[in-house]
Amino acid sequence: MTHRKVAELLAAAPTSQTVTVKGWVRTFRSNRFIALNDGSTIHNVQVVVDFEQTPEAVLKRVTTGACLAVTGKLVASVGSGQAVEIQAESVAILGDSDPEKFPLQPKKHSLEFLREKAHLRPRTNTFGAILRVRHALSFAIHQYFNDRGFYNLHTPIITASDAEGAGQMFRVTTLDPVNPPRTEAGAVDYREDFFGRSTNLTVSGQLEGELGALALGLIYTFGPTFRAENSNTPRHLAEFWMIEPEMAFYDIHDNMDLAEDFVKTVIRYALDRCADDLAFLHKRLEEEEKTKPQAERALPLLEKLQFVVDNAFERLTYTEAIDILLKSKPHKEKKFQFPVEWGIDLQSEHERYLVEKHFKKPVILTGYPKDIKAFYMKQNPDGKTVAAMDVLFPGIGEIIGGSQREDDYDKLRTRMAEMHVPEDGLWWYLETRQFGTCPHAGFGLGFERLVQFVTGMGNIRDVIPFPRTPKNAEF
RNA sequence: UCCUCCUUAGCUCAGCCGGUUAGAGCACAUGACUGUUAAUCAUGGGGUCCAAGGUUCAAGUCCUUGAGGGGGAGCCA
Repeated sequence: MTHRKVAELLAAAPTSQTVTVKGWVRTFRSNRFIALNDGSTIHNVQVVVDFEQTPEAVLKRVTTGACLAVTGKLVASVGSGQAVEIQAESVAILGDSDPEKFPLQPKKHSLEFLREKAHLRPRTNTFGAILRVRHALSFAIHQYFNDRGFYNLHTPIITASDAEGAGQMFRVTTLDPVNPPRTEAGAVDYREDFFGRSTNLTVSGQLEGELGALALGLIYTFGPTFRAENSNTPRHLAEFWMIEPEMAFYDIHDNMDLAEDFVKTVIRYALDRCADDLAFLHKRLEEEEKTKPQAERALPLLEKLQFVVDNAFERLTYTEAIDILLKSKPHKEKKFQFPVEWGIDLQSEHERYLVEKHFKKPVILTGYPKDIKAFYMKQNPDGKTVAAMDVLFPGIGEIIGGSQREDDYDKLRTRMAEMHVPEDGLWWYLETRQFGTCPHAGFGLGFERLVQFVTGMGNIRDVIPFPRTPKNAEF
């Protein structure tokens, strides 16, 4: 490679060395100043062209969105907006961009408009920043687990198991949808299907993750997950990425310790490595907040992230949380839409009250009633609750859900029967409780929710390159 | 899926109680200017007013239905 990255050039000393840079035009001012960006940083490098020495035919083709290769001297900038700039000696057009048709203008676009231009929106400052932060968080996650002796386990994406009941599933089939083979009773005959049975896209790698933990000790998965729910919210996707660590010999407290340290560590990594991008997102958000009344304004992004990194998460039991809610002002004044009593599944408004009003910091709730939680969670001695934990964050609600797993074979089978979970599809899961079972725990974290929190983006569709939501799979 | 708001130029929006040729800023084109920072100034082109149906002498404006989008809720990560 003979050309240099913009990020590299902006950090270099301007000693009039000749450099080549390649990138896309953001703006072209005064027929003289090109702001060029190559994605290596949020900042552009300024290319100064001598319009008397440069062929007019070339200058005409320097339009917003065009791709250029520029060679010139890296010098100290005369202007005040930047430290260095390139005095162009040659400008080559690698790719034209018809300015009448290129949809991105050098101005602020709405996020809704950019969602319709998902193929081009990475070329904007905002999405460039988001995608770089997304990468940094992804890398930090792998590094976190690798540093602590976890193995990355690749759990299947196509699965026959649907027992967890984590949501509606997408069917995977090679059968002819118009004329599928039928059984004698008239049902679709999945014995004729590719796998010889009915299969779906995974909703969670957890059950397979447990198999890994009971052999390798510490594992984590980081892969795509699919939910065919008709959810239309700024916090849900049909295709999203989930991180699911699973740890042998961990109890629920070890699990909480890990979850808290994990989230703080990856956020700290982003603060360190993505300072420029986060500063941009911080400023962007601040301007947006200015349009809101004072009372509704949230903590500025960088302060919010620093606060999470610096402070211990509040830990309390579900029962204690219900007590707080029962004594709360909105409950007494009947402001909650959903009534509060022991045994309910906490609603968004309840979680938000605890996190944003009462504690004003991330909260970890444990000891949920067994009837509102999954079959595989470890039953507590009280007979009423399970060793579940949810980490609740301001703004986005539940970011992590986890539990210590039920490791007692008989208790697990009894619970499955009570909750009408069929055993036949899960014989392999049950065998782990027959052959060398042990206490173990784990949690799941929605990657996009983490990216949402760190970037401050309000809509989850803006933190993944190509969002999959109901009625939307254009790109 | 439910509640609610929205859909007018390439983008962001205004358009009053239904009334005669539907506007602005930005973008784009042409020209001027040339150390700019979303450059500036002048001029210009650009409209299936989301779709279908209805009410009316007259509909961008009112009504019905549908589509798409935002926000809230449910489900959840």
